Amino acid sequence: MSKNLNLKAARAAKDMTQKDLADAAGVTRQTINAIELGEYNPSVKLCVAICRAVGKTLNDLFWEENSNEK
Amino acid sequence: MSKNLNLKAARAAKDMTQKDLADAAGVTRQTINAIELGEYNPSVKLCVAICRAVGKTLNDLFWEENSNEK
DNA sequence: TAAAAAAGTAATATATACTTGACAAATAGA
DNA sequence: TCTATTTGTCAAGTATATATTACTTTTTTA
Repeated sequence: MSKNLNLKAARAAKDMTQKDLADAAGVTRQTINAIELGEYNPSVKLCVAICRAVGKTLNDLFWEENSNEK
Repeated sequence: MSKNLNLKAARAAKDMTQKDLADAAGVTRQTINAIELGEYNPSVKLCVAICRAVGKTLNDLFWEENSNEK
């Protein structure tokens, strides 16, 4: 897994801290941090919650062209 | 969680069985079945693998308008 | 209408997402 | 430069996605 810079950028564009986004998405700060760093493979429901919090779609933030593994 | 009829339809459009899709996505038939029935909250990587297998995007298959819970 | 294939279901086991709490490192603001 | 905020990290615990095996029910097809 690689870093999710799209998410980091979308969060920055909304001027939200990791804590802010975590609260909005209903998870902990550590979970958001791990997702941005590419250490977790989040559930799609969490992805949707994150997308809604930062005003983006799944394709915007989680559709990378090169990721084949499960 | 509710049924994923978009996925079921996309699979049917490709004339794939749950087993076919499972093989293409690298998971078991039961996992695909559970996802279509809305019993699992799949990882985003698995969602991407499924999307690629049926020629759809994340927004096509996993972006429901009404899903607020994590 | 019978057999075959596909889909649904269930139990047990394992891997990992996610939590909690705590602390260190980095960044930003006074 | 000092302080507060934000981010990164780690260890231990809980919840759940996914695997495996096996069986039943439904659908397809010959």
